[in-house]
Amino acid sequence: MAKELKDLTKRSEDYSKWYNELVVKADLAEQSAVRGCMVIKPYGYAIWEKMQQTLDKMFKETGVQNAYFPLLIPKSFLCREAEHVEGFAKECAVVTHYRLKNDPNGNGVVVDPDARLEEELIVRPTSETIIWGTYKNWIHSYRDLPVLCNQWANVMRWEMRTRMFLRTAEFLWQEGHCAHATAEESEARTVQMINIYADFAEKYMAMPVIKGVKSANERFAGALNTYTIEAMMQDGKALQSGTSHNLGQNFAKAFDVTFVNKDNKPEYVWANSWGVSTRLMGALIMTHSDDNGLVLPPHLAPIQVVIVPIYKNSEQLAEISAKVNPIIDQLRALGISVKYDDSENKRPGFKFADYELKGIPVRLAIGARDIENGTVEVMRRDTLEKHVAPLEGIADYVAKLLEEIQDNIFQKALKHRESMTRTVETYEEFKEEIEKGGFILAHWDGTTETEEKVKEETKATIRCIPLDGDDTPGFCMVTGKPSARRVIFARNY
RNA sequence: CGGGGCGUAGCGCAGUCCGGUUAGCGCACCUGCUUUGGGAGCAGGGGGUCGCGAGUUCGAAUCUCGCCACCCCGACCA
Repeated sequence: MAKELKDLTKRSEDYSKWYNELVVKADLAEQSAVRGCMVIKPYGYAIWEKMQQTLDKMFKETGVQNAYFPLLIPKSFLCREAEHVEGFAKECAVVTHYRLKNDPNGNGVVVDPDARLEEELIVRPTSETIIWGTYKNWIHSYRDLPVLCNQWANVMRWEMRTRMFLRTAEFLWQEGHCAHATAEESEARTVQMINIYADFAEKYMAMPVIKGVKSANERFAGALNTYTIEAMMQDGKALQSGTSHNLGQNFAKAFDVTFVNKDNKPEYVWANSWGVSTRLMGALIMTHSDDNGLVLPPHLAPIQVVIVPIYKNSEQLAEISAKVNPIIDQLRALGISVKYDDSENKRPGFKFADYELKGIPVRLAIGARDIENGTVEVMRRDTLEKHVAPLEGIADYVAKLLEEIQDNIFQKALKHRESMTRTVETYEEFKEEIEKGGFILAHWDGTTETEEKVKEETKATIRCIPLDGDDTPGFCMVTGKPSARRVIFARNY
């Protein structure tokens, strides 16, 4: 394949174009013929599966179980919780008919006007309503609590403008929905889940995140409180990467979900919900990738090591393969996923470039020269550094190198975030700094009006009120009123 | 829904202003030979209702009208 076709737009030139090209060229996904929807290709899906498996295990360790609820939600369900409708009812796909018929004019099929549904069904934008409608039947006594369910599903939000992985009309996610007997227990669960998301982001995705609370303005529709993890992309924009909502008793009241406590008194249950989506794929891509393509953290790479033989004829290939096969076994014994690419229809140079584009963390190249010297060429994707290592003990060496890469890309992303995070005192200073991108730490008086004003004038929003870090009080940069602590402002995806 | 673009081979484009042989280029694809330690070279080959519909004309990718689609910038959002 010609170089110019594979070459990506430089990140610094047009970040948006670079991102789109990367998603397509790294074989992760492509635009579908269906408006606003995306086809996730096998390689992209393999990464998503790794994420799923890891998260699923983390959830189950806390007692959560998987379940599945319907795709279609009766319209009346969505209206039960007032704020929830306000937040979600607008951009939904609606099922109005249940039958097609042959077009009398011979133009294929048309919707049968006689098959109109009495009550329209909504393609779920999120499942709180259908789930709480169901939980009503599951919960009667304090002995039935807690209910800890998660579902892996697709949801649909009819977004005006879409971007692959970051905002698509249909997306894949997990949504956990828990019911508890007390406010304290529910709050603890809400916090526990945001901590799991933060751990996952940092330890597996190698993506540093800031844990915090959303302002009233940015809060989930129908929640008392929303916890979030916020990451910074390479262009300095923020990406909300996971949320956990304390729903209080709002949904229990809307769907009349009560239980009888030990004193035989009825009480509404306490709810929370939490989710992450295929948006994490976008976050992964934008956090680590470079001008040569994707950079995958070893902990999530479907293929961690690729081995490329360099040979002139089949005898040489046989000789190389004989050396390589035991190494593959050793690597697999260490739990490392390996691909040996001895395909003959592509040349080594092509393979090198292609696996770099796909973000494979480590590449081993082995040719006649190495066979003679008992060596192998090792290339690490994060730094693109190449060096020659002895074949002896290569499996342990690679295992160590993978951990080093995992750590290195995390540190690199952390340094980037820190270098793009500034503290400002005045609104004038803020307006100037926000133009340069990144996170701005500033004092805020806690009112929606101030937040709206800042958003309108600068396009920046409060990403979160951080849980950790500097919590010294001060005075709002806009109004001068007292501020409990600095919050993070940024422009976001 | 507002503002701006674009539609010609699988992908990226030229040609359109100023109508005129058989619609062209790069990449990809197919065949053959030589290559193979960083995206191979040469030779040959296949592939098109020029977004759709109507009109003007001897003649339309090109001009006119209508429709459709997609992209970018806003509003909406994970």
